Amino acid sequence: MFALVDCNNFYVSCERVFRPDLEGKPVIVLSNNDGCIISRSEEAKRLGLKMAEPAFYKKKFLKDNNVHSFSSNYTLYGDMSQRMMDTLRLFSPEVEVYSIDEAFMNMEGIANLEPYMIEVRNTVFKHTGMPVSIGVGKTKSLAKIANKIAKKNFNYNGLFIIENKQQTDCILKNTHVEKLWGVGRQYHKLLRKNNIITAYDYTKTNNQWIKKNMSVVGVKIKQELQGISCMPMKLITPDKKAIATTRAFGKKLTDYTYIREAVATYATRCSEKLRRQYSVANIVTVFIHTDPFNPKEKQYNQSKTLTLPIPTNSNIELVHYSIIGLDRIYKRGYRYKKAGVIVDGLMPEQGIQGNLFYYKDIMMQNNLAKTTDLINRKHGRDSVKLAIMGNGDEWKLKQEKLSGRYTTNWNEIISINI
DNA sequence: TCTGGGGTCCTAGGACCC
DNA sequence: TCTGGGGTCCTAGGACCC
Repeated sequence: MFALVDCNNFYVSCERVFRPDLEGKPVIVLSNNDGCIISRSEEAKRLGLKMAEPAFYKKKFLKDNNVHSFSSNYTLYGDMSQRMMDTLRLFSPEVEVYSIDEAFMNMEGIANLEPYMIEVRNTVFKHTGMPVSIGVGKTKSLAKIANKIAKKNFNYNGLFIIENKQQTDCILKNTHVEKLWGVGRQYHKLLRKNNIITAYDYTKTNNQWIKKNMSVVGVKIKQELQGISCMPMKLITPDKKAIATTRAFGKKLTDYTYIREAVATYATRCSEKLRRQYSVANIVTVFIHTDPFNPKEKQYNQSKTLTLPIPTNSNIELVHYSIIGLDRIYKRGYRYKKAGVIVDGLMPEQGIQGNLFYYKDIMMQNNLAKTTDLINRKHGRDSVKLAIMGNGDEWKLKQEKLSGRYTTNWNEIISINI
């Protein structure tokens, strides 16, 4: 049996741990730049606030209904996530961290699942203050469905176990295909057109048809729904194959200098992420674009991909080539809204193939980057950085409602007045 | 004024090999 | 009149996930 443990309204729940006064009140968390609503408390959902809705559409509504909003605080959420996952590992030797707020657990060998899972739920709450829902089933896909049932029906107390075949069929008949894990908008459209409405209908659909229209992924989904497990636990997190740092600016930019600052900063972040997993990149892509939501404005959207002479994770190299890319695509006269740097062709840093005609001293650059990493870890991000990154005053994210990094920064640790 | 960010997997088709 | 067979590797694009 597989269990899927999923934190309810994860970002909002993280914020509430440190703001217990907000319990029972409508709370939302906003995307970067305080743009869209990306997490909602139950109370906020009941008010009719939608996922991914732009917050500025609802400014007055939020105020009138006393909705408390936060900027997203990924430092806090990442740390809370880790605490949750550490707790889950006390209950099963096989835990797969599926996303920041979700994990699969292999429950093989547990005789009495119900009391055991209740204990999991209670312990996570005791250790972290986070409420979770748990779904259990014979396969990951069934555990996913069970989890949704647990979450939707409050009288189940956050736990639902799909026990047998008969119960499975009944649930599949009451589950619409678009709710299935692996069925998105396009597949939903296709299935509806072919009169496949419920998950049960889907399990009765011909394998050849599924394979032809939805690839082997679709066939696997069908088998999983029938209780045949074909998505094994992924116990080690594989190295990333691509890494991106892309952001909308706090305000629109026209000036090349500021865009260059942002691109240099994003390239630096990519190099930091590369070094964290001991990888080097072979290819770097830079893109910039104007505001696609404003049709009245002149639009421009361009990217440039460069192959590096030698795979690297040096900030100096990546910034250098990112800016070469930027220079090829930047055009004056547009109001830019967003830029990004993507590194690709990743490989382990031990395995770099040298280049006879490339003269720069790679070792020296690597040592330099590792040293600045140490300094920055100790004294804070960007204590030592390249001057070309600027200070970000013109383009930094809008984060007007940012909470503290309560669990990762001594200066922001919570204080209690008695 | 204001609309997120970061990934994975699969397939078809082209280029190439012997 | 007639022109093989069997592969691999890479990439772009489309689907999906949170």
